[in-house]
Amino acid sequence: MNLFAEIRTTVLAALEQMQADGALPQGLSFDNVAVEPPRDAAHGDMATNAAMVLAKPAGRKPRDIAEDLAARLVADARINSADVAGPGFLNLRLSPALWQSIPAAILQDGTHFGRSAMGAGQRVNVEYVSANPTGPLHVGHTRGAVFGDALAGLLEYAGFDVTREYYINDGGAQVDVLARSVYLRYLEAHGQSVEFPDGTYPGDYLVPVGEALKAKVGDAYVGQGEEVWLSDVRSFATDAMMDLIRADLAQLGVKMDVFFSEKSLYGTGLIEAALTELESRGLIYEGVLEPPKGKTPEDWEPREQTLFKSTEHGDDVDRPVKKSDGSWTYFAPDIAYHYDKVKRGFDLLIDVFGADHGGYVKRMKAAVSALSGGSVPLDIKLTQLVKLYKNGEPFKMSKRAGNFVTLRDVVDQVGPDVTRFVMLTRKNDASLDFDFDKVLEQSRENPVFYVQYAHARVMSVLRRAAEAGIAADDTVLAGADLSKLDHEAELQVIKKLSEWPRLVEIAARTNEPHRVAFYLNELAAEFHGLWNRGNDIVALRFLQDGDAATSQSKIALARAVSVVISAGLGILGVTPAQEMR
RNA sequence: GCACCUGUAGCUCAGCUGGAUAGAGCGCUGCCCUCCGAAGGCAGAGGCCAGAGGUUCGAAUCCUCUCAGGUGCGCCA
Repeated sequence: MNLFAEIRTTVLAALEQMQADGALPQGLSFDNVAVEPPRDAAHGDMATNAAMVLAKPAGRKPRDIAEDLAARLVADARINSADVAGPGFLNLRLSPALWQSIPAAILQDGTHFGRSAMGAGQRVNVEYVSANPTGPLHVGHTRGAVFGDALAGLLEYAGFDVTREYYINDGGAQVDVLARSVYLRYLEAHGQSVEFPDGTYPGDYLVPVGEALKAKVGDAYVGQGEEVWLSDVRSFATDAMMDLIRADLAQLGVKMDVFFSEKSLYGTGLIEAALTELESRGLIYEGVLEPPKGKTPEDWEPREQTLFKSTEHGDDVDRPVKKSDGSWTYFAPDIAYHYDKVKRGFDLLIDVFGADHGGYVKRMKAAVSALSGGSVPLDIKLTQLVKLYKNGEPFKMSKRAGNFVTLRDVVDQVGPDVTRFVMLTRKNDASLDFDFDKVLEQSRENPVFYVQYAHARVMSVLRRAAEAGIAADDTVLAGADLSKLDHEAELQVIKKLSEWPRLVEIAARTNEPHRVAFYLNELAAEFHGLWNRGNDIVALRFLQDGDAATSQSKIALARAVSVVISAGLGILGVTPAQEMR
């Protein structure tokens, strides 16, 4: 139940009526007609810009259209008044009865209140994390994981059919490096003293992998050359790393639907097929790239390579798909992978990358645009850097990995719920300060606490209602006499609740789950405000001594707040608190 | 040199396919517990939305340029 959408429908109907009466010309587009909450609550409950956006095409003055429209809208029982203001805004005030129906609707729908049909069952593939299988996840991955997972949850809530996917980069040279590093740990497990040269992974997390390899193959690879062990150790090590990564993700509560292996693309003709597809569109050629200006690599020399004409699809320069020696660049399997996603029939693709992959956005979009003939949109969201602090000082140390802070370092200290919520208190393209102390602070300044506190307060009210013998399950509350909720402070909370379905659609349309986190903070603020008004005005307390009926109507409102908070936290993957301790 | 991101109150940040007098927290000033959890709330002060042009009924939002910070730039992934 999206009240704003309903009123917009009413406004559109009135506009069509005006057309029928000749007050507006035929053939107008109402696409830009919006019904929104006004910036200033003093202006009313909702505002529409209809008169202003239609004035020019209709050839009438905006205020005249607004007056006309107002006269028709007030005939609707749900609309108490419609006032023309400013350049042609129409400010609507809705009947209290309409507002009072909102908590009941929420209690009936539960956390489904706010679900939207806008996705219309379209299939969306959200690819996120996709960290190289060479070590544990670090903080940067953590933000990407949280963001991608919340986005996936948001889109599901908005009616999309979502697939959560992880692309395993197990086909490139970095897994050879991994294999050699594990081999060194394997030798170490056999009592040899080893050194880790530059370009290998010295982190402690490979120690158990080396031991596991020893347990599996004994001393079969000791003293042998790479040709004997590299291939086997590579897959052994990659499997071990993916187990590690899956465990890291599980700690955060992230569960992928699909793990897609880059290696699985090789030798199956998929890469060739993708390139053939591009070639058939005339987008593959042999050529020599210009050196990048201003920062030419030391060893630059012109070389002929097989190139993808990505400039035809919005990129700045064409991109190599084959190296000068004829082998694939990393980009080639990426193209094939996205080709596979297109062929799997997704209506929409979303990639979540770290900020350091910003340079690949245009070429990936170009590839998908070319491969799908422009029919499958690809949105790429970049998550910016996370700066860690502890006691106000930059924090860099890691126990496990040596040179970076891992997901586990973070989750072990603050827990998955706090990690997730805090990572969503910035929009994805702004960098994020994460202070280990502040995120655990129990104060207004900490949005995690503040939202959880509001939820816990509602739970406390329900417990006290039970102690007082007041029936307060959702069915009873939904049937309570909500016309008792007539105080301005109560209506204000209801109005914030009514924005939830609208917010879900905005957040889903823009692929911006952080909006959910900010909304929850605002809703919590409204609720805490009402709660404290109860200090001064006894009639605003949720529990009214000796008056079960009135108590139930008040509790219905509180419960509705907790339902929406639960729904919002559910999207973000955070568990609502039952009590604060 | 080029591309992408960022620039909004003293600080940290929101700001809805462009809408009315640009919002919140912290900090500052003054208030509110005999009362459902004060771990909270109310009120006040505080703005050249980096700068300059442009588009239009209307711009923090769209376009162009400039400045500042970050990230990246063939034969690594």
